[in-house]
Amino acid sequence: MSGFKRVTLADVASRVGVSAITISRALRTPEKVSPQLREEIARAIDELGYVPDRAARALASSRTDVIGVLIPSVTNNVFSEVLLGIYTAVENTPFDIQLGNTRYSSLKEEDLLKVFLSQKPAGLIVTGIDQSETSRALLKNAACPVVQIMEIDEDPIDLMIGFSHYEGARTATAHLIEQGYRRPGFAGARMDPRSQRRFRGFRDVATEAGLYAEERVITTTAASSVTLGAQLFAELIERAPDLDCVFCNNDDLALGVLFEAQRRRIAVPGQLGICGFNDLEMMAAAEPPITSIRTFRHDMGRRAVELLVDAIAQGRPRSGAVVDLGFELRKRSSTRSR
Amino acid sequence: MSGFKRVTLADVASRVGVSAITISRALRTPEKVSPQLREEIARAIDELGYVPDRAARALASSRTDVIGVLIPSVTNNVFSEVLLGIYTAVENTPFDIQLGNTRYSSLKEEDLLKVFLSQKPAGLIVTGIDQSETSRALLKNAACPVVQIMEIDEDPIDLMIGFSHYEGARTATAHLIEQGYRRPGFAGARMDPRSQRRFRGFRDVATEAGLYAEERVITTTAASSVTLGAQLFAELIERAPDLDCVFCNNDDLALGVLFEAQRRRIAVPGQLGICGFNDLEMMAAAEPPITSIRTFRHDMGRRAVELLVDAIAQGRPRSGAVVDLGFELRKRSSTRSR
DNA sequence: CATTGAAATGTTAGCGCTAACAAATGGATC
DNA sequence: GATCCATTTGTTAGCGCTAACATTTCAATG
Repeated sequence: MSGFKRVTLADVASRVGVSAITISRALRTPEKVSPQLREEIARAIDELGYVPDRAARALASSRTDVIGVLIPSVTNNVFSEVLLGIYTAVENTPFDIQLGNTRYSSLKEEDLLKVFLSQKPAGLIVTGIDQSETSRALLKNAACPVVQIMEIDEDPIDLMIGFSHYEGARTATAHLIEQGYRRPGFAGARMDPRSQRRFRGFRDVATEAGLYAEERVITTTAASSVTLGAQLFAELIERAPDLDCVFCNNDDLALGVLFEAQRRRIAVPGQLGICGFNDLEMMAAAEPPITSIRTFRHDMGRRAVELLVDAIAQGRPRSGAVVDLGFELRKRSSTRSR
Repeated sequence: MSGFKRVTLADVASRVGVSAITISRALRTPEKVSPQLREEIARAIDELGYVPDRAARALASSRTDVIGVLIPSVTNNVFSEVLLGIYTAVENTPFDIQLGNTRYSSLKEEDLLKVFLSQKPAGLIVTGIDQSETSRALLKNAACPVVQIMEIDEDPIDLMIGFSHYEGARTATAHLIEQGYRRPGFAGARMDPRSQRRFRGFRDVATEAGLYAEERVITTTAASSVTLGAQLFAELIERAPDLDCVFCNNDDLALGVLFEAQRRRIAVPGQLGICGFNDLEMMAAAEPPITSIRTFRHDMGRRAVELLVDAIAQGRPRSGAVVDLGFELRKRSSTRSR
């Protein structure tokens, strides 16, 4: 039952009584086909149930309608929301998404990039600004537009959309200090480059205020989780019992810190202030609700695709456009309000 | 700089001094090429940096190395963990994943299926057992193996791997009743077919124990979230103040219930027992840790791919194999232990 | 009414690979 | 050493589409 003969362009063409290329044009550049023919072709395509063969198209035109996306993790909520934005935006375009999971490894990223590039993608979305030299060169020379997402700096490969993790962390830390906390701590997991920039934001503001202390910093390369947040806080509070607030690398950790504080009967926000990063949905629902730095992940995915689609349409590679989506401090009850 | 001439099979062939088909064979069926030649070819491929052109391969062989995956949501943790399993398993195979997001719509599923099928995938992974008649027919006639994941029943389209949501819910509800709770409630969001089967498991066990009451059931079609869990519980407890435990459709809701209970100074597990479903990582870290039904999502993704790859290798379609991964009740402090 | 040129449609070739069949090679066997 | 057969390698054609160039059509113009 599976042997339905494929309906080809030629089938549609002979049905309409024109040549195959005309059908091809009606599909790709309809303005070059007369309106009445266009309509007739549309009808024939419908009746025959013709679906273009992407492989043949790709081979003939040496282009594809694939947008390659490289993200470090599929399970991290942050990236899955970006991904949702990407899928949403792609929905009404002819493009398809090809996802690659780099697992936070720039070697794996390089490999995936080579595979992706060999498929001649229409565009590429890559995460962050810390590509290896090789990857960067590959991307610079890519025959398609490239968007870097999640971060911004002054040296985009091509397009860029994101926000400053450093400034986000500065804002969070400044908030803690403004609220009267004087012995700020930092908890960080999966210290990838973005996390490290957040740490630097924390460190710089704390240092400027004369409140930085290394014993109040705990980090690990392990993957972030709520459980890990609880563990890190347990270690941190043993080591630095005078700690009066924690800025967490991300919301999972922050939630873990909250739970561990509750277990230890440490009052939040009275004895301990907690601030997360990303403002996942659950932060507002927690008890107490947790202060966090909101980032615009869905928008980032959506607009990354829009940037790409525009660039592809205009055939204008290497534009250097940088979009700063910013962030927002969401003050909630896990930090004191003076 | 982007105009590197593509390295083709022919280039490798002339370098080695054989014909193109031999290189092709060395790549796809190495056992049919003599060992020394194989080695020589491998070296040449390496030196020239040859990467096969998938489009050309697909066109010539009318097959692809793409495994299509249809899931209802990319942001739901449950599916993203399945996805991770899938990506992990696919890593050391020649296959690629093409992801489709059905957004819980069987119409969208049908559309995606048609698109996927027209690309002649090597295999398909679809979520659940509630495909539309059309989709089911398409899948039955598909020229490739198909795995249904997340659920099990006696009528697989081809392969199937999952567990019984109904039985999971029964186990959870029985646990609540065993622990002495007598006025069990149910909170459910996004009442998709799987959620409905969970509800039925709850209802049946509660009814059998003579403890079912409709006013203690609250459901919504809205997407599940922690915030929603808190809201649903708030409504539920107003409506049925005598409620003494809640079985939640999933862990997001359960966490929301816990937070809302804390806000209302309702003691967990003393005054209120809470049980979730899926056992996301955070359940064990919560304060108190939340009882849940553990499901094996990563394994499910991984083994779904393995089933598929085996079926593809054996060219044996429609096997009817059903794998029950089961589930496990994780008793924690959010439910009384007698 | 011949000329022009833009718009609409067609012809030819080939993208890079593999299916299907063909041929060569090299032992084992009588 | 002729015969057979399995193993290894090659030849030819074509998958379905589009690039590049060619041709036709037809309205506008002097």
